[in-house]
Amino acid sequence: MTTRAAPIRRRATSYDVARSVGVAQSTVSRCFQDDSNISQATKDLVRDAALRLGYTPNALARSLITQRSNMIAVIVTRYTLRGNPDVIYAVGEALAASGKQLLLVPVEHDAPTIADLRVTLEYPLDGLISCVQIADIDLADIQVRGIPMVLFNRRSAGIPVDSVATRHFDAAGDIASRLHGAGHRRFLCMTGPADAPVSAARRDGFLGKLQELGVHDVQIIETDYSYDGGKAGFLAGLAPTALPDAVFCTNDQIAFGVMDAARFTLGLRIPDNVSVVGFDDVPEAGRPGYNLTTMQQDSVQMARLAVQLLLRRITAPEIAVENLQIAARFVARGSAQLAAK
Amino acid sequence: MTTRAAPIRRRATSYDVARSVGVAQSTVSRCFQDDSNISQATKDLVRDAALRLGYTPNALARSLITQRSNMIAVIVTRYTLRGNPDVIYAVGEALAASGKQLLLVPVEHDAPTIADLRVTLEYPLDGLISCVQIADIDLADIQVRGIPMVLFNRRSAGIPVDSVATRHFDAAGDIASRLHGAGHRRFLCMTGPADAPVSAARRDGFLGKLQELGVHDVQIIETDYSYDGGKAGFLAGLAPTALPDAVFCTNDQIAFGVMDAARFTLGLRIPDNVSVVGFDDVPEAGRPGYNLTTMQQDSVQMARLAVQLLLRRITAPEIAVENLQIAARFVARGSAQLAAK
DNA sequence: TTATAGCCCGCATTCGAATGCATTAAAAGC
DNA sequence: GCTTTTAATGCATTCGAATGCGGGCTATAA
Repeated sequence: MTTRAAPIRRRATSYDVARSVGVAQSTVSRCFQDDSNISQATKDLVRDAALRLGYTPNALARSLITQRSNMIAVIVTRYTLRGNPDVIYAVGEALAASGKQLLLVPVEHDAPTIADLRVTLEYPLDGLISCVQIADIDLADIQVRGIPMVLFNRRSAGIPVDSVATRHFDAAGDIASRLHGAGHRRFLCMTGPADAPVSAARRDGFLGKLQELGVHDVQIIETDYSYDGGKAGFLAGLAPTALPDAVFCTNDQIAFGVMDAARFTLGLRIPDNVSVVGFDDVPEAGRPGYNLTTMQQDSVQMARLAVQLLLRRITAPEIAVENLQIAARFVARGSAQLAAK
Repeated sequence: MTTRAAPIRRRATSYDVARSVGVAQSTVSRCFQDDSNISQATKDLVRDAALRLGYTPNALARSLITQRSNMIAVIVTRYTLRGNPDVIYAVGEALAASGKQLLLVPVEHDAPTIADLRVTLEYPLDGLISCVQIADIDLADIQVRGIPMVLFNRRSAGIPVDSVATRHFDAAGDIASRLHGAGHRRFLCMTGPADAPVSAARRDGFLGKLQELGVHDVQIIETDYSYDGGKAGFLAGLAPTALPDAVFCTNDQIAFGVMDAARFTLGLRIPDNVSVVGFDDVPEAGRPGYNLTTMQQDSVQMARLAVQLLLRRITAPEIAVENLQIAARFVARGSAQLAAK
């Protein structure tokens, strides 16, 4: 006896089901809704037939009439996925719990134009979460379309949009204070691309606090926010005359690159010869190989909050805009000298 | 002068545009298709009006009539995202290049039931890529619905489905040969969960080859496919009497955990006291902190192939099923003694 | 001038499900 | 037993765009 693949059948519609049990299409429709007036008897009958015919309501047709697609677009870059894979998972989980689908929109750079999103915006989205920077003019465009939106880890100065973000500026300032307090005076700041707002906020917070403390000449090296970038940038850009006391990296990946360059290429010891501090507290940071002193941002929690904000705005479009600011937590490990010298 | 938010307007439809220029709705529709017979004059007129009214074709309505949603579901677990974030990005990129949207479906375990996918399957998907295991009966169900499908890094024994997968079995056997050839005799195999088919294939390939070579008693420790799992599993499960010569881990994350446990907790030296080999060649493997000897699977390339297979099947449903087997490449680094003793 | 072809465009229908309103049947009230 | 209320179902329309077919208009040929 050979098993033969079942033939592909045309997808059954509510009409097919209706015909097969001798009721109206509207009756079938009502059997798949929770609150409708349907006798248990016909409900059983219809659902039974539906099962037999392999009928499933067509989400697209439903969306068309209900004006609700149940789709949430999430805009990310390659680095969002690499740096915070758990964020995407957490967002997906939270959305699924509310019956929403996650439309993942990968964009090349952390500042897409509206053209990059054109195809996606042709769908009547229920909402949108952006993990990348969007220009104010495009934010306005999206808002005019009536699409509820939440910004993740960034906010807009000009346009009122809900957002959830770490207190990058304050947290980076805190790092500056601690390093300065420990006696460090020659600083190096390793940043991501200048147009990446998260990195920029962290850099500005760090430099701002140092200014306050009277330190004005801080070397800055711009990288691409990656391990390789951090490593190469550190080796190439390092002023050969004077090694810095302390290096602040705007994310952990850069810090790992710097640490490996310092230890394995230059033969330095950390934190004896140089202190390194990162930002994010990704899992690797806590492992013995790096043992990185860093700032912890609870991105999974932030992801849940973002979804929560979005769902709230979908159901209540008129409520006041909220810009949640999440404090980061300093995690002292072994990569930086922090006791006063 | 205060800037005031533009009011939310109802989304313009093709009828709105038609009315505003005095043509029929069908004409508007044709102006947004490539091959239709429309004079350049009216096309310009209509597109101009569309721009003015903020009209965009409604992808949902279009899908309903064209029977093509342009949506591809990609099913992943938390570990897919963590271990291969670039895969998802590459898939998204390849799909976007073909005008498809990526519907990300996160599932809890690497063996979801059809019920976990119910909501997603209500959409008339153009196709589906599964990075998780799906039971044959459910695969059949999906095929009956006529949804083109590709399995990523796994295949089905019973159901003919396109797939792209690493030659896990052969590659793991290769590792076994090399370790055995170098004189190792006491082996430990650290695996992921038993129901994760990728891990199982790698384990079986490893054990199978050792059997051939006359090694029958290989210790096996099952973990959850993570760094922490590898570390804890190694420390807890290790036979206290005899340290293994060589440890094969079914992925790099486990290997990192094992290495850190061995070096930092047990004070062992790698590869002098014990050899460790991983699988995947994630970026961290090549960094000096681990310098892990491993098997490289080019998952980005595989992702592109998966999309290619899927698109091909969408346009030509009748062609023969293809099970692409991608050879892995052995990457000798410093975590394993490989010269014959 | 008339026949003929070709190009544009409009009309009407279609995709599949949801829903207001009308209708029928059953239950309750007197 | 007849009216009134209530519950269950059907009818018809709607969401927004795509498309086959037919008609009108222009251009070319006879």
